Amino acid sequence: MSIDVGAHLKAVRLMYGLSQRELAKRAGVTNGLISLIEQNRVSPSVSSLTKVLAGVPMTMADFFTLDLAAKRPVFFQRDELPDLGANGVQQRLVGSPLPLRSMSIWHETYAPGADSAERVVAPPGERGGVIVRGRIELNVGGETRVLGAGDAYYFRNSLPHRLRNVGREECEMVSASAPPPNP
Amino acid sequence: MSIDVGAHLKAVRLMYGLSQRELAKRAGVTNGLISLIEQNRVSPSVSSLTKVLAGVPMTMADFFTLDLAAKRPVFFQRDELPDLGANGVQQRLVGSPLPLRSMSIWHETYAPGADSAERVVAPPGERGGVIVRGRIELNVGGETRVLGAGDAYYFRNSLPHRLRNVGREECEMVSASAPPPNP
DNA sequence: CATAAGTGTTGATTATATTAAACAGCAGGA
DNA sequence: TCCTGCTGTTTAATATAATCAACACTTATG
Repeated sequence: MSIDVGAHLKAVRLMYGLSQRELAKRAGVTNGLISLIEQNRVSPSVSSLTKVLAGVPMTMADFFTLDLAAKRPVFFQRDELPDLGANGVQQRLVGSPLPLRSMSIWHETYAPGADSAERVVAPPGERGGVIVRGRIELNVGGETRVLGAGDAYYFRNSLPHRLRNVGREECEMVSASAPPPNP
Repeated sequence: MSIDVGAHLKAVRLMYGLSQRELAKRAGVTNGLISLIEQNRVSPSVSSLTKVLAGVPMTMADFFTLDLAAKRPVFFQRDELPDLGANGVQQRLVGSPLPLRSMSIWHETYAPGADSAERVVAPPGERGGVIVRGRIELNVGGETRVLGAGDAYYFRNSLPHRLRNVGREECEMVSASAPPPNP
């Protein structure tokens, strides 16, 4: 039995917080093609899928090795969590990156000086979290606060927001994001 | 810089001693298509290439990881082994760093307090090893044991697992992991 | 309410993969 | 020599992938 190329591509794309048009632009294909592939209405050529994956980026080998159909485990240990962060932000996704999850939970670690400004995963929805260790500066919709261990936040993802570790120590937090109540 | 699909297909086909027509018949495609693919005059669709490979048989994942199977050395000196470890774990891979290999063998050294860092996407398969020196705490699927020199372990890679050196001395082990046996 | 920018989807057109069938070549045998 | 059966290749017809441009929808802004 062959893998579900469409579901895989969608999962991979959402893992990286990309829209169809963003990915299409990076990959040098049209957004319509990505839509059709994700719906399994076409079977892309190897060259096309290679181009598309290069926009993520991901190799064909990794793409076909990913096993999304595997039974989802219940318990997750720290080092099994995939790190999707960048720029000094370690951003570990709790659980497998299936698109059908009702929410995403993250275990994040911000190095001193780390800044989320560039790479915020911002699909429409809401987002909240609790600071576990260290301090972090959070700006939401123009309002800025510095939060410490035990503090928390919750806001709509559509608001412009930015997380910065302005201290000298790492900041660790657990956050979650969910799509709007009625999909 | 994608892999050479045509050359790969031809190599795989000849490895199994199949003619283009034999493979085509098994795969349910025409011999002409295989000829064109092998000459890189077309870029097959994912569905077509999947069908073709099913005639070998071979999975897409294996096909696209076949890349570095070129000239593989036989002997390795200690300092040649690439260290892929982190967090106090020295994890030296025996042999070339990528498939197509039937298994991976590791020479690992856990510093006191070291904690294993599993790969993000753990391929399905099995894993085992033998402790050579020191002691290590192994947790597999919620069950924890402390293993010493001469002890060993073996488990399915899909189970959550974690290795920690909870002692005061280094722990050295040799381990191996392999994909599930082909049907 | 109107506008703009964002999302994913879709129909018609164009480009390309795939088929079906014929081709040229090579080997061994009557 | 002409078979018979195999190899891989090629051409024209057809099926399908990929594009382009528009659509409907949501969210934010004036």
